[in-house]
Amino acid sequence: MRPLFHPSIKDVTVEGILHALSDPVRVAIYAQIVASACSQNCSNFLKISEKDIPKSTLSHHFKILRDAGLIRSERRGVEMQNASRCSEIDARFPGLIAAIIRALDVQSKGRRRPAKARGLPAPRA
Amino acid sequence: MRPLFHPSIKDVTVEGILHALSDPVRVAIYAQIVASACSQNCSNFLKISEKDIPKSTLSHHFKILRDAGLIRSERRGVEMQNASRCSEIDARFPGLIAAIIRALDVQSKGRRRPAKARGLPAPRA
DNA sequence: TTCCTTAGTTCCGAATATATGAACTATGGA
DNA sequence: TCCATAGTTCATATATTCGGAACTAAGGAA
Repeated sequence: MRPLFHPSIKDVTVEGILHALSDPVRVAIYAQIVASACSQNCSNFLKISEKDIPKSTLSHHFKILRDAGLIRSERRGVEMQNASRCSEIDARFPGLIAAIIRALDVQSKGRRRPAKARGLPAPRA
Repeated sequence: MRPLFHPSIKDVTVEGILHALSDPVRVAIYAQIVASACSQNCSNFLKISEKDIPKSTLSHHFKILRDAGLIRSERRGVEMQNASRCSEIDARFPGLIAAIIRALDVQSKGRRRPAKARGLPAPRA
């Protein structure tokens, strides 16, 4: 199995990031990875949407997030550990990820009860 | 010809915005509309990319920007005037559009000489 | 070792989305 | 009325995405 590709941060594009996050399932996965302190394996997300996501589709979503430079995946034993590349992205495009996560939060609050804090890291500054 | 559809601001989604702006041509069009004080007609953008964009494709891109809630288009005589819905979007998702435009600016500066001002109209406000 | 289980990836065909030439519509002007 | 201009719509070729089936890689048990 060929090793996983991770783009250099300088090759990361805004369009690529926006494309990766323009899918509801992927943006939900990404938001959860960003929000959690520790790495997440892929199978944690089989039930992130209404209906179960087939694992081939999930694998495809993770590949797109990886190729966009949003996450870093490495095998840890039999699982894959997925961590966000937030700080790298933020160094290159300051505030971009935070603004998107905040917008998602606004959107989900509009749909549900107005949970005040949901375990998200505070926006820098 | 059926009248153009513009979503209510409350129906605008983050995913829709990100999808609309995940295409290099569309995001370039949108950035230019945001940057300009006055409305822009569609044909201004026939040459926004390396090669000329067919007008049916351009029409399609404008439709996607419209459907995402990013722009408002209205016929003025024989042309279409396209204006950004920036302030509405910003009221709903504060800072989102600004962060994306800033990221694009960082990206384009990285690709070219670091000219401080590049003839773009100053951001409003 | 060999076999089993778990976690993901890859392959490939089906479903969906995008791009574009051609035809059409709407408006303004000669 | 006829023409030119600016966009839209239609039809279809191309490209992406989805998802089942087969495959790969690692760990554990015996």
